[in-house]
Amino acid sequence: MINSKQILLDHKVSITNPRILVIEALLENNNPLTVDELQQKLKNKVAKSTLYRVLNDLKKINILNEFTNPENATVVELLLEDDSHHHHLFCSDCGEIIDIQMGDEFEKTLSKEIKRIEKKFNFSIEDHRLELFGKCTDLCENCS
Amino acid sequence: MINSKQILLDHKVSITNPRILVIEALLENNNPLTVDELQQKLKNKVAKSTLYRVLNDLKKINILNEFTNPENATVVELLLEDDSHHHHLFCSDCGEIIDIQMGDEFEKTLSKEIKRIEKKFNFSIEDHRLELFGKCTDLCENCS
DNA sequence: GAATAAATGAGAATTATTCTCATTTTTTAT
DNA sequence: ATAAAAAATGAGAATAATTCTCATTTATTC
Repeated sequence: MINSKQILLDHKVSITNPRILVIEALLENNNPLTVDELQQKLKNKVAKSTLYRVLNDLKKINILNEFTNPENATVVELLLEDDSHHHHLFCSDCGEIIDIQMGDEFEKTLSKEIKRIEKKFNFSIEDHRLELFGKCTDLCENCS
Repeated sequence: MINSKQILLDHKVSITNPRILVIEALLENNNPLTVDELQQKLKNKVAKSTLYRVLNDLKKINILNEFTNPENATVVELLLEDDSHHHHLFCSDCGEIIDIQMGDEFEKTLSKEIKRIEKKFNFSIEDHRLELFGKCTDLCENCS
């Protein structure tokens, strides 16, 4: 089990309660959370201003991935060393966001395309993101 | 040349000056614009509240694509019938956003992967988005 | 062209995020 | 372990992006 204090130690940032609480709230979820959901989970335990500050701290040490859901709300997830490259699947019914891995063939074909795009636009491409949008057809409490 | 009035007529929404101005500002650019950039282009000609309202109107009739850039600022672009499926390339130096087409092989491989993901997560996937991040190595005024 | 319906402009309200600063907690050096 | 120094926190003010309100203007309908 991953230790939140160790994560902070490893990145040479001081170990404080709000940081531990935020990291633990994020570790509890396998999938990304909106800032709002994260706030709920931490209700009363971490001040709003501190939450945003801690999220910025985690971004600075490169262990936080931040993006937006289709409603443009900010979403965050921890990126730990052992996490491998992944993408996201969004349900427009219940708002759930799921981490997905694409197969090797896909990533290989994408790499080839990226090389073509780099030449065509005279760009140096450093990263990419794939987002899939749909509806989960499971019986989840939000999806009737 | 595409006519902004015709676009509004085709979608059965009333033809007003602000709508025409917004559509024309968007048509002038081949690439997406942040709301801020769009506001600049329309300076004084359309009220801020109206600009947002018009953007929402265009979203309702499905001719506006809205997403965020890596700084989480809202970006918009017109999606006309003859536009084909495309993705986006972001420059982290100058902030430019470029529309890109991926090759058939890529889209085919992606379709296969999507089918696999749909089964695995019991999802029905309706859309996808690919974003590439990098730096343009051209001599542009913003990129030193 | 008059009556009706819809859209606009200006600014107030709301929401998400950042900032300020006095206080508390953590770290460092002893 | 303790005192001094440095860093982080909480509460709420400030800011920025977006939506809302409502009186006025513009477009559509008949």
